[in-house]
Amino acid sequence: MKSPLESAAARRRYDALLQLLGTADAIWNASRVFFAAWDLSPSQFNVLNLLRGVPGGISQTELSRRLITHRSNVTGLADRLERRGLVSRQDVAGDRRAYRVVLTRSGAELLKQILPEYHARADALWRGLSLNHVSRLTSKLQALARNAERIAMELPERVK
Amino acid sequence: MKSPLESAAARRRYDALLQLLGTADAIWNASRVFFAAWDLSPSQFNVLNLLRGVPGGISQTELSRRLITHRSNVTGLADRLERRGLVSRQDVAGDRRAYRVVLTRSGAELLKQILPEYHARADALWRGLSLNHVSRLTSKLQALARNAERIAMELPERVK
DNA sequence: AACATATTGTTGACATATCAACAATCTGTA
DNA sequence: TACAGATTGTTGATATGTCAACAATATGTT
Repeated sequence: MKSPLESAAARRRYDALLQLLGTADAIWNASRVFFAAWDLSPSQFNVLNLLRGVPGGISQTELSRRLITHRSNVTGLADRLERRGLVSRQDVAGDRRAYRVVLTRSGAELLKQILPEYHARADALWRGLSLNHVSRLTSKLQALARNAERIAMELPERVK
Repeated sequence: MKSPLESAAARRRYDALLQLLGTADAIWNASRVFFAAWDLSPSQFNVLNLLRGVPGGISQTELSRRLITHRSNVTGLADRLERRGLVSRQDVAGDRRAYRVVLTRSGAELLKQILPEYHARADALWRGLSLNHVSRLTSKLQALARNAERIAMELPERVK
């Protein structure tokens, strides 16, 4: 049985966990509202933003790695962006399996409209927090992410 | 045009934003792996956990408020949990529109199996961080969530 | 060359999420 | 009572995400 003090600490940590998930959710939702002005989802914006300034484009597998999502997910994402003419798929010289997803001129222009606004909002998010605050927050978040990944890796040993 | 120093600060803040979203994602994914051992999704667990110790149950609209999701989402969530016998829907005396979603005995027993393990993992997440760290993290996250909500509220004024 | 193995992108099944629209029902007020 | 307006849960369309399985293609080894 835990001492009262220990369970109070556990409760504080649990509240912090919920706050972390809730904050990320609030930010993601705010970005969804923001990008809706251009009929984009946050994920679609992320794709366009990754392709910015990469004339040769990026393969779908590499995109899935950077977006931390499954390859199969990128298929539909690229499909919808291609249908709107914001990206195109180009064949890869030495590999007939792969495409490179490339930003079209139209996609680049859309990005150019969005980015200044986007960066202004991303900056406004930090109102009231100093750069030192930001640094300390980042390093704690890194520690948490490491812990989470370690815990996830440990799990398969006990599953069922 | 921004000074180099200002843009370096902006970059630090942007990195912190990506780290925040990435950390939340890592935690969510770890929890997905964890709950998969019981064939539950994180959202399904959240429903069960909200219902724990509430004999009268909770209406779907109230559930959607606490889960911060749309009402229509709760329909399917409750459907699937009901199909597995983990929750049941009970009529509300004075209101023929509403149900109350209630944890069944079977659902309560499942929760009882999961919770100790879950809390142990949730606690392990904070390894390396003191309680003071946790507190400071929480208050920064609260400030960020407030900013995000403010920004989201401001947006409709400029959409399109 | 031949063969095992790995990789690429796609598909299908499903869960989760959004939103708009709907019928049924409740509530407050004229 | 009657009726306007709000609320409840559901449905359908769509996007995003997971996973497993697949054909096509590369790659490395014998």
